[in-house]
Amino acid sequence: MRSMTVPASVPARVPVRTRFAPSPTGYMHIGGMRTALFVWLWARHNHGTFILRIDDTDQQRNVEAALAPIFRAFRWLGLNWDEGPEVGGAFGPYFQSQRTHLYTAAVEKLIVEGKAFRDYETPEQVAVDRAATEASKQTYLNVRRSLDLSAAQREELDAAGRPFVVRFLVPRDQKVAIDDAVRGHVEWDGALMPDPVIMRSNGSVLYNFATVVDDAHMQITHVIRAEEHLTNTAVQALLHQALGNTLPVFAHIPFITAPGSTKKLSKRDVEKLRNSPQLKKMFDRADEVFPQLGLGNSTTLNPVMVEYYERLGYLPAGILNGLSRLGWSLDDKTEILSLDTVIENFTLDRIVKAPAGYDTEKLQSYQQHWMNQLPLEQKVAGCVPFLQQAKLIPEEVDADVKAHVGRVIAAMADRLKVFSDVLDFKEFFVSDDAMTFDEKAFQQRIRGAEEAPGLLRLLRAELATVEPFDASTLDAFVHRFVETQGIKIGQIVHALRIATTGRAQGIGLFDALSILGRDHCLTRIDRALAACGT
RNA sequence: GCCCCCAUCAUCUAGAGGCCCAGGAUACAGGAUUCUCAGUCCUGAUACGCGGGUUCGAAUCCCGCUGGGGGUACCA
Repeated sequence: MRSMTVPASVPARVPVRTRFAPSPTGYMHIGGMRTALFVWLWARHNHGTFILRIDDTDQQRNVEAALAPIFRAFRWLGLNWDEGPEVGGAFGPYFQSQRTHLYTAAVEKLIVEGKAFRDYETPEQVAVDRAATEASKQTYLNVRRSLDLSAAQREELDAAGRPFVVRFLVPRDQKVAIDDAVRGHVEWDGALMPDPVIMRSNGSVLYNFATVVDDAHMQITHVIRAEEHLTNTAVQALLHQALGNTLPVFAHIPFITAPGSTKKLSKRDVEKLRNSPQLKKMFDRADEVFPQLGLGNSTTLNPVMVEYYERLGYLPAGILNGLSRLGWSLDDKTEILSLDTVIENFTLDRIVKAPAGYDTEKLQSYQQHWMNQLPLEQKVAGCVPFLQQAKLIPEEVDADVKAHVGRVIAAMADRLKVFSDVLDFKEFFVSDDAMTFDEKAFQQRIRGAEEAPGLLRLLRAELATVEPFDASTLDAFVHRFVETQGIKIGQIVHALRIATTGRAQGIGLFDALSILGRDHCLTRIDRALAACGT
């Protein structure tokens, strides 16, 4: 065997060019987003170029609609692309469906040079060959019968309209090796590789081939993609060699697995894992929030989709922090990372080799951190659209409404983890009549608690005259009340909270009272007392 | 079947021969604080898959095993 090896990956050339090539599936996968982020990061770290290329060789009808969520996700997270759809660039078009002339030319070139051949084998024959090798525990290699055809025979077949595919002729006496930036040296034996089909009988080209042509044409320096493509790389490296291209640097990053699983996170998996402890929370939240926003439920938007997070009011900073830490780390301590910090420190050699489990709990904690960093005005700005969408505040937000929202959010403090959490505090946005009492809590602490209604009535009378009606005054007032009555604070505080807000837990009680204002508090207490039948 | 990849706490990870009877974070448990919840602050439990080497010394290097995963398409 000749031990000719494809030249090892070239050292990084100065102008780094990376690409992400999604297919228009109608949603942006969170795992794909993580891959895209790494690709983007490497370009930004090197002050290079990040290219978005649309892999639409499937020829779907509605590419545009299927693409919208993908662009939306990139824009939401702030991952801009330097070349690609809508922004153009010198190496376009950026839709593979519009690049067929490049592919056919490359196929022609390979055929002419004897590096690819028309294969007239019928699918049935191929299946028979395959079954035979499998039975003998051998690696399947296609039988190159079409190579023995004479020119005359070939003409005859063509005249008869016999369909053919084009196969790349794998040099079976050669080994292929790459020096993967995250995996190191990986090697395959050409003798064990079947000749891959590069062009279908209908004339369209296959992914593996289109990628090679495009990566070369677009002068991609670093092919960063998920691990599942590692095996493809053998063929692609050979193809690059045959086409006379410089081999890009490959970096195969681990894929992310479904929470509590060792398998690749896929849309279908998630449906199956709907009841896993971690994901159940995510699904339940979707079912709780999305209907209020008129966005369907967890069937329409689930946690594998980037849009799920956007629509729930996660922060790009939180998602980006979480995604960055999935298979990459800065050092042994730093967990909280801004995008700028990641850009500055992102290197391929710090990418972990093992698959990373998608940890939504940890994502949550990053999100929490970044939400807490936000100044009040930004929290308000983030929450307002959710309140509007849920029709809890008017379309026109005047200064009063804004101030009211501000007070609620300030009082919520770190109870606000994602913007849509504000919807859990409806009691501050609905009319006194529309507010609902939590039945269980009401029963336990008001109707069923002997002293409660009486105490509430007493307190209500005094509440009518407390001045000023602000949190600290109310705080002092209630404590005084407790003392005078000779009761424990717990005997009145719970009843008061439930009477005025309808719920057993929430923001600080005195904040709640002062935000609601005296009139609403009194009306609500009256409602509660009436509901006791006293 | 064949080819390839991977292997540290429940999870994300640090660790590139002595700094490690393994560090951080999340989650979990207990305690403190408070009107509830959330948070915060302490405290705690939990990991180098197994077996051989190499070495004065191995989580770190080598081999084997086991386990997990990916690819094996006229899918991407």
